[in-house]
Amino acid sequence: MEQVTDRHLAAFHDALGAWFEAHRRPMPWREADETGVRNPYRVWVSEVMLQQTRVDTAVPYFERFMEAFPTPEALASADQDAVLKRWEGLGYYSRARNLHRAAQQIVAEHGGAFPADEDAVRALPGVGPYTAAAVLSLAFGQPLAVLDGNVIRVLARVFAVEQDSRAPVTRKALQDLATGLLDRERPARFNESVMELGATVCTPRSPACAVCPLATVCAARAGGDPEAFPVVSKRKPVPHQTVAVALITDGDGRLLIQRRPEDAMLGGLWEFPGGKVEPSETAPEACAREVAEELSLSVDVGPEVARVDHAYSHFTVTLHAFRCTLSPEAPPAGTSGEPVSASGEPVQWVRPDQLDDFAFPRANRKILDAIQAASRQPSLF
DNA sequence: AAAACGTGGTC
DNA sequence: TGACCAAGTTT
Repeated sequence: MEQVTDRHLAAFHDALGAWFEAHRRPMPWREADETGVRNPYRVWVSEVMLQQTRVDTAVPYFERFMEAFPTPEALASADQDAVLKRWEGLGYYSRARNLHRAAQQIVAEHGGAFPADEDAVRALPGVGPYTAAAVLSLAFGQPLAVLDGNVIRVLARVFAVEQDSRAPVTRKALQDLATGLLDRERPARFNESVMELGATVCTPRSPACAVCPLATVCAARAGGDPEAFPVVSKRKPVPHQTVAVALITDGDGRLLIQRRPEDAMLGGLWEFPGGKVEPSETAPEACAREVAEELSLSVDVGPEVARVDHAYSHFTVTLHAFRCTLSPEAPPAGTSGEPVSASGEPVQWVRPDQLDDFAFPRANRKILDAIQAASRQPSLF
């Protein structure tokens, strides 16, 4: 790895800074007030949304979120269901749950004002080293260098970092590099300019080196193969799972949904009952078994009305969705015939027109879309 | 340290 | 199309 030189400092502060001022993309959270100050709450919400998420994806979510929860107080006093509904489709839902809890912490411990102290910011749930540095530099002008995927890529290329960029020891070296390069007079411009360069010029594939303000100091470009950096270790192959889903209707055409535990994947979202198909059973068998185990409910499993493939971050699934009706026979011994969640989570019968009021995982939305597309009858149930 | 944690865009 | 990856954090 090369060392930081005055040429590097000049390139990152002057050439890159000038480039950024000419190419800075407007974003809603970048707007400042009359005194040129950004709202820390808005910056914070945007940074959490931007974790592992592209700007274009985050923008509409940000607008809708700020409309519903314009202040920490508004977010703190909202129901978690309302917060998750605004987050529906954005993924990594612990971000929304943590944001909600953090807002309550800001109200309880900081009088509703986003703290400007690094330790206090880091104490907020869902705020790690990146987000703390981002909010404190962008909204408060504090001299902290951010290290995100963009910065890693830019620095790994400029300094030809051969080590695995995902290894903690490499991350620390890159963080030190970023801190050493930081323009302490203009930390906000520095951080945003490196990230903006990484997002629009120094891209993972086909970087636009011809227009890059750092090209003159870039070791990877000098080496002829900038795409060789950053060096990343291979990830594990993802397993596949088969899941049976029960679309249970009652006599009034309502559907049964249940809320997922907060500490689980997709925690706090609503879904149709179901579960994993074991190797020893068929999908319809698994459907009936899961409903009996989870809800103490006896159902007749009807036709498969949708089949959905979905990719999560660490596994893939095929969902088999079956139309189910309550069994006319007597309910299982010791049960009332009303659904009761074995895990203690809320369960609810809902009319089809009420489904949009609940936050569902994408895979469950795909099931609904498949049914409606196939039947052309939204009132199928 | 390594795995868990969503979704959509891209080639 | 499957694999990679995106303004990361938590356990």
